[in-house]
Amino acid sequence: MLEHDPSRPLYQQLADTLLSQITSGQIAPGDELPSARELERIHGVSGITVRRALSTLRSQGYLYSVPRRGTYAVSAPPPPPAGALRSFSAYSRRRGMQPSSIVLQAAVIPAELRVAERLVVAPGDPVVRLERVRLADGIPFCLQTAHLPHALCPGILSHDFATESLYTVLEQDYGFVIGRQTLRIRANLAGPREAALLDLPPTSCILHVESRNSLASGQVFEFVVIEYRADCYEMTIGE
Amino acid sequence: MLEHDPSRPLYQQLADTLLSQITSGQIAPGDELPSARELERIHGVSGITVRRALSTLRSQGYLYSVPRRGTYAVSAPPPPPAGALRSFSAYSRRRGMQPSSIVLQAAVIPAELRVAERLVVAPGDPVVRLERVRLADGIPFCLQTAHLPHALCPGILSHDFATESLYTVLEQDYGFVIGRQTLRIRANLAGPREAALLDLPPTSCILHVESRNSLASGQVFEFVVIEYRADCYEMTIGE
DNA sequence: GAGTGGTCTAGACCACTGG
DNA sequence: CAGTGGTCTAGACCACTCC
Repeated sequence: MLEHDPSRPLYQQLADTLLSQITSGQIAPGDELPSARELERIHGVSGITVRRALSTLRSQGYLYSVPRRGTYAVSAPPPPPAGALRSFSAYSRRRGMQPSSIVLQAAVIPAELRVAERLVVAPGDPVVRLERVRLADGIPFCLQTAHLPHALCPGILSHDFATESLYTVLEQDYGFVIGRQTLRIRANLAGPREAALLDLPPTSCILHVESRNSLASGQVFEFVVIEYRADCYEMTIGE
Repeated sequence: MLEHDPSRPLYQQLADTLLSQITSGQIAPGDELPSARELERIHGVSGITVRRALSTLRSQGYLYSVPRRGTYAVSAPPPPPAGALRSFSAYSRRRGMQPSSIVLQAAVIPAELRVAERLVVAPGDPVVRLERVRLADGIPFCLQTAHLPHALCPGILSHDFATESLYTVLEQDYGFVIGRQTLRIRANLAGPREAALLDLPPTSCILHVESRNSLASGQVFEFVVIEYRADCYEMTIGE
């Protein structure tokens, strides 16, 4: 029976409960879950709440449902979301290079329209803007601009992101559990600012990536734009 | 007022209606939508149906909601999701463009080393190589080179891929069930051959995508290289 | 105080599966 | 025929914004 903790929606609490039963092995891979009506009874919530929790876990790949048959835990839970974008630090270390950063801006500013839309906050809401040139073995590699709702990570700018990893801080200090990301990818010619910051000759190519990143709960926590030097980066997705 | 067409759920019909209002400009970018309760009244459906439709469009990036304020159309709607895995034909039709193709090569050839590795066949094994310029409304859009193990699709070259969709043939005639894909993405400057085929000026950018595609069973069935004109393509991953 | 999005309840019908 | 997932309704409360 779930307590009604007003701080978090019931359907999220139920999704968490079910997910922990799956990851702990209490519900084994391939197992059939209790029916929706049983879950209502077991947890003392209404049908729509159960369905919303199941729908969340389905969209994250932990469950699948067969109409008129039942709902099952998948046999192979999905891998954690893709690598290269997650942590630049981890990416470069895996290639045997030393990561470093130059912080161009680290500030709390009012959200401009485009950012507010992507972060699902109101325009003008306080947003952390963190703009960094990322280097590998001292060579400029990409220009990365992250935006996070300040309400989700108050006081985060007390960290020094020239040396610390944003994701490490978010996971360790703020308890974030990273979920899905949605990418938009383009190829651009480098503008003068990017060319200067990335130490590129004119008419160079840039791999332009925008990513909207969500927590496991579905809450959008970051909108980040990355401009990669095309001559030293290749993105891998899937695997 | 929506008819109750039993063939499709109400919330999908409502989402379609709203989406068409957005893409047609009837609801302009940045506009506020009618409130949830108004939408109930306008379309004669219940609140949960409205919310489900809005939730769908939100997760696809067409809308965002600010609690206690309202729901708004985003200022720049996202391109339709497109991964290389999806058929080019489907991609362009969804954008309201007429797809066509110029076949540069359609042949069974011995696998060269790089292709053999990706397809998990022995070098020299017979491989279908299908190289096409894909056009949307007559404008060159990308240069696509697909490789498939000939053993998986014997006789496939009897189809005319200037007009037919490779994926439609694979699914309908060979019973393929498409599974995962692994992508590698780069930004390149166009070489002289690509520039000529894609009708590009010199020093243009190319979005270079390699995709290794598997059946639901895990069997690798295709290795495809696509060179996109950067000025008319943007890739979306994740949804 | 009227209106908003977000959450939640208690119930209902449908088309279908499986014993 | 009992049970399932999928869909849908009519209503409710909350915390908050805008006027």
